[in-house]
Amino acid sequence: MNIGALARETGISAKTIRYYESIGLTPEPDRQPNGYRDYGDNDVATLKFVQRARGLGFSLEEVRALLTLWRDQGRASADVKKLALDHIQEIEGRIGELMAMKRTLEHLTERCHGDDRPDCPILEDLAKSI
Amino acid sequence: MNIGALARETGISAKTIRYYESIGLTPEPDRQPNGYRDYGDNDVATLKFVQRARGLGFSLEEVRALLTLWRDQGRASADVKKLALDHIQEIEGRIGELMAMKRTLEHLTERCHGDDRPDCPILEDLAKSI
DNA sequence: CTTGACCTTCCAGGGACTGGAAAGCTTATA
DNA sequence: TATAAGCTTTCCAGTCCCTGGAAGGTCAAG
Repeated sequence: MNIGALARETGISAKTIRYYESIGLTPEPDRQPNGYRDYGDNDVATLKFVQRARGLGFSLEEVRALLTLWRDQGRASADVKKLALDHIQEIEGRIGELMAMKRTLEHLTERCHGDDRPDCPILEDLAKSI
Repeated sequence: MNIGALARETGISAKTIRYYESIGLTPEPDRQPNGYRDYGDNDVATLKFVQRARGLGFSLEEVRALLTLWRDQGRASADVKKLALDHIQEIEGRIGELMAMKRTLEHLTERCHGDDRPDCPILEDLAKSI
């Protein structure tokens, strides 16, 4: 399987696949006699695993840790759970920040006429020296 | 006012202040005879404006646009409001993504024992080939 | 034999900083 | 007066996660 076929199979670009290999996230594949990378079903599975973990917002370093746990038959599920719970915490933090931003912006936009006059509570608020 | 004093005054690091100048976000300040940057109250106000806009999640390019509108006495408040409303939309989108991740992770972690046994629905889900 | 679609490597950029090196300036202290 | 501490200057590199592009090698079809 060439890298293009793997890319089509997984929906991850060939560029990204090579990038993951370059940082040691995914193993170096075999090479065909012409030097082309040669992938198999294992590689499809690994890449899809990475893709799903990324989709849940894990960083590449966290994905690396998850991959290691996945491959370790003797892992403790507690280790996986800890990673996931920590990640949930982080996500909650980010949601909280975004909600606060949203609330402030909503208050400001409600008070802004939004016409062709220059006075604008949004700019005033950004400029105010509290 | 040296850059260090400005940094203390605004809570923005000297590094970041120089960076903002380097990308043309903030104007080049005067220089003292010894070559040190020389800032005044205007610069404090501009930097605090930038800081607040960043705190609301605006990108540096959006901050640049907001600064331009702020300085333009003949601006239309509609232009500011549009920027803010677009930004709210973006924030809502990001919140939605994060909530979806969080929900999935919560379902998975609930089903994971989190002990020293290896079986783990989190890894199983990441690995499943759906 | 050429065309087009692959593949290879390497280098660079983006967004928003942050760290560090090497050098110059200023102020306080020994 | 020497020196050390604490500023400042510039520039280069790294972070994170790719993505784009250049320059070249390979392969199948027409």
